[in-house]
Amino acid sequence: MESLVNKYVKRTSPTSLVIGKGFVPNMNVPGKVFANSTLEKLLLDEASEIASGSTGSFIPSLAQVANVAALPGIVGESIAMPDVHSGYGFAIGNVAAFDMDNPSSIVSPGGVGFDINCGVRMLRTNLKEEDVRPVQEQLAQNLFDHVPVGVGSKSLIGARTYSDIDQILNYGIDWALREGYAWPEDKELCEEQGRIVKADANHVSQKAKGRGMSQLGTLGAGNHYAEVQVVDEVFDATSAAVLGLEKGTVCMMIHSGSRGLGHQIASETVTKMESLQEQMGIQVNDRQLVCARIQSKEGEEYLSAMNAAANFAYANRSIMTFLARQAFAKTFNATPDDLDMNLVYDVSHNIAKEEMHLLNGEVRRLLVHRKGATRAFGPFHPLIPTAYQTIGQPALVGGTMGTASYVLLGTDEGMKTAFGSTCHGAGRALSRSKSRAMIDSMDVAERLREANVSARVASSHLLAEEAPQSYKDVFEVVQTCEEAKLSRAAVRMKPVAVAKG
DNA sequence: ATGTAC
Repeated sequence: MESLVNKYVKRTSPTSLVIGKGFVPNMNVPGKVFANSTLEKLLLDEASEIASGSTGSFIPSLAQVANVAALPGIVGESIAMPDVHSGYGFAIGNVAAFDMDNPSSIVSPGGVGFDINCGVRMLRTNLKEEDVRPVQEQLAQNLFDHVPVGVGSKSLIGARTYSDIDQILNYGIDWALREGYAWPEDKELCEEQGRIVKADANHVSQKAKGRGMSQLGTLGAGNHYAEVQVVDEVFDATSAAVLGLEKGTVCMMIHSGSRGLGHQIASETVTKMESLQEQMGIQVNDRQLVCARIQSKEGEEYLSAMNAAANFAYANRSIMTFLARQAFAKTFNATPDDLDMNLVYDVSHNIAKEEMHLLNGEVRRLLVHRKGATRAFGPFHPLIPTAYQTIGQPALVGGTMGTASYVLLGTDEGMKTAFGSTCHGAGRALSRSKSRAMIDSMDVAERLREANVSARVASSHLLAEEAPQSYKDVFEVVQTCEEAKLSRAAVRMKPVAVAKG
């Protein structure tokens, strides 16, 4: 691996590396990794660790990005964001676009992720830091009490029947609006307006629907969280004003996705596509890159089930927004309306989308897989909300427990170099098992106290798994995106109170 | 990420 890296992986700018054809067999396009020298070192360490043979079937992210470049119908480059790390098939942080008018192009569930439409929603308030400090412990507790968290947590609210689930799968946020869980103005501030039209509940199994029924309006576990934050640095005052944010503004982020429902769809699709892979005649470098042609029955069915799961995730984040608004109302003895708890935005960072892009001077219809990557279209793109036309699409980037989060904004340059994409978070640096072995949960809890963060966590081993030391430095990631002009930073937030699985 | 395994 090391000699291959020396031969094929070259630095092309202070923020990018190219992975030349030949690094793995059958590459149709080169790979590109956005990384500064600090992040590059992490990637090379990961690659050399594999060479030492201690990690079983684990494939380092550089090789995963290259294997994706060998998939049929890929255009441009297989692109990795600065927070890239190894995932199932595709790396987490991989962006890959396939020409939808090329009959051999594929869609792969591993390019979307098991948590379909995992994403981040951000709300703001009219509260200031001094309002929240005296009550931050109560607020953390109220959030923890109102929003079901943890593995196997059950829904408090929402669907009662399979018919409800079908409507959620087909209508997304529009179901939540009709049922009174969302505010009308929330809709415009979600990517896709909170509802993907090409969704079909008929392509979602009863088993997946059953899992969704008991999990609607639940946060989940792992790196999912509901976090109260305070804006602590404004990089661009004009854009911040457009977003309704200023230094000291109290806001909150909800990071969650489609729960067991999306996971069930992904697992079933992987199994089905694996059994058909040979007869479909598609060669892949890694079993986990199992896929189907976009234009095949299997491809179309997966995309309509994936879109249905995306709609479930929009409804899920909407219900948790309802619950979080209630938690604030209780804490501050005011209505959510009094507190101006409006959406800033809602983004997806695990999805494949049909989009039009300019490629070599031609407009092309592409299926853009973004797995652990956020769409960040430049200013005046028609799919950006009216209010944000002048500033570009907001990309919401969550840090790790006790560290900063950011609102980034899409750029024209990112449209050209990354299909309008930027990073999604810090990106893991240590596996969960390594984190548990190396990091003491009590130590993490102590550090959170020192940082004046009130935390409520459903399971204690999560503290080690989700410790900042388990992740890359989000600052390096955001800085690299900025220097590479994939996005620019509008504001930074620090955490005040967090509820996690 | 995940009723963390068929």
